[in-house]
Amino acid sequence: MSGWQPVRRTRAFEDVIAQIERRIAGDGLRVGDRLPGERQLAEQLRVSRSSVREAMRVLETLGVVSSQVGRGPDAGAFLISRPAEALSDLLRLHLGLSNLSLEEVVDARLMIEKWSAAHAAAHGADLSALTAALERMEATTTAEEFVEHDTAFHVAIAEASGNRLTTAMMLSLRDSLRRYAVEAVGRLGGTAGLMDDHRRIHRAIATGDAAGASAAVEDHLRRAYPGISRAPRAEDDEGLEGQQGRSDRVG
Amino acid sequence: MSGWQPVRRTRAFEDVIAQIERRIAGDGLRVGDRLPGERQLAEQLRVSRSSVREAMRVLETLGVVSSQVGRGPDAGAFLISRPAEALSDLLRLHLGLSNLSLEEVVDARLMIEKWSAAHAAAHGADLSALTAALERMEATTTAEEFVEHDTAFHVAIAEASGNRLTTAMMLSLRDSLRRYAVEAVGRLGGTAGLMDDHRRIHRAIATGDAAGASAAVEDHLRRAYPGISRAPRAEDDEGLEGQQGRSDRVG
DNA sequence: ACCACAGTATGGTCTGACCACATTCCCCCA
DNA sequence: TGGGGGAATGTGGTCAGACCATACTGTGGT
Repeated sequence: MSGWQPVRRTRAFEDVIAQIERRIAGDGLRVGDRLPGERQLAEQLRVSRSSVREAMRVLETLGVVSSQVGRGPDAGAFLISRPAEALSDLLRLHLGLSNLSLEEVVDARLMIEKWSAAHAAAHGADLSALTAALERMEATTTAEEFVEHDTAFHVAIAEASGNRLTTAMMLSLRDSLRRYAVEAVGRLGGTAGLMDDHRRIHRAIATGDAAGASAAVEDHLRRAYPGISRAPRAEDDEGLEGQQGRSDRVG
Repeated sequence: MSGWQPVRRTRAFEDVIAQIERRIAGDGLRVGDRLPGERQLAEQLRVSRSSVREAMRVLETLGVVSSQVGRGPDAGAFLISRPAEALSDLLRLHLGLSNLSLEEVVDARLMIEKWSAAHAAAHGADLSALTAALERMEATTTAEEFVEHDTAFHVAIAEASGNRLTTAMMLSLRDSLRRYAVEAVGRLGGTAGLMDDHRRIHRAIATGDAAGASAAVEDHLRRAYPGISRAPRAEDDEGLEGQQGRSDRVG
């Protein structure tokens, strides 16, 4: 793994990607539009179908293309926009490689969820989805069920922030941590405390209290994932910041 | 037997990815380790080399594998960890598709850079890279050159925050906005104001003033990208109440 | 020692074939 | 006339095999 030279000549499939990208920018292709078939694309770009297919795999991985087999208006490759799925795959693999620690992921999620809650509170967006998720959450009995609606609650907050990019990031981060979420409910011995947290978050957002919403989300996540991260907090912290080391990481 | 479900039977290359992923998790493969050759992998997994190659393209796109041609210790496919490149590709394409607005990207970047600066200030990390970038920036003459060292400055902040995930996000966001950065320098008619911003950021981080660093970054980015986003109106949108308040206003 | 060249393993590319699937077409029968 | 059902078609998915470009490795000659 010593120094790789920057002399990499472009591979055929990279050329295909660049051409398609150019077409998106130039011809104004939009989500839902259809791309030429693999064989046709290969002929147009003077490459083999294999190279076209490799390019399609890349674009599919990046969440901008989806392919359907068969025939008819629904078959073929279409432009889509699914950044969240792509991000999830990315995070999952890098977590598996242990190149990103759980702490880093949880920290990033804390950052995004606090930001989302603050913005949601400030925008005064529609909170019906938020309220609905809260009510459903109260009616659950199993941890899995609770986590499901808990996710819906947090997703609703992210969407209320009005930023699709941070929403996608949040979705994928949460997805990466799902297996730890159920575990957290078990560790806490119940959902009572978490429900209180959620009501507090909801109240803060509903009243437009950005700082309160942000703080409530932080408290909530720190309850669910104890032992994470030292925040740059200032005086609003009692100083019991003595992060007693990483807690267990059940698998 | 009839367990095969609904619409999508797994494709061969997806199987290959899953196998490799399992190998990473199970056999404890690490960054720098080498994967079997494409032909060997194809034989092991009973699929064609094409399918293996499509899987490699996906893993390459996600920034976890890198392939080198030729022969010897440096040839073949290796596990790497380059989440930032993958994120950049992802953002670039989605921006091109107009499914993410410039405002959303700038907002996300604002969130991350403020967070990074606050954490860098709180951690008291090594600031030599930061200082060096600042000095080099002062010596530049062209906009392009300035932007280059400006990037180094902000990257140094992100790395000082100690979180590789947020650093990768910041890198890719910045990468997506590079073309707007040079333009911004021209619009401002010079780099004097930006330099002041940088010095203020540097000072805040060096003195451990998390709130000040966060505020300084916000002022800086709002100067560079005017007309973006309404912030949540709260004196505390990062959960950090100013240790010494937001001292100086922009000067 | 050194250099030149053949050997070889690697990814990159291409060709052409066949399969699975889903729609569309069209003929035959009721 | 209407409907049913099989054939035709077009799509991605997969495969096998070949060849190329590259870059190390080994060998032999100087």
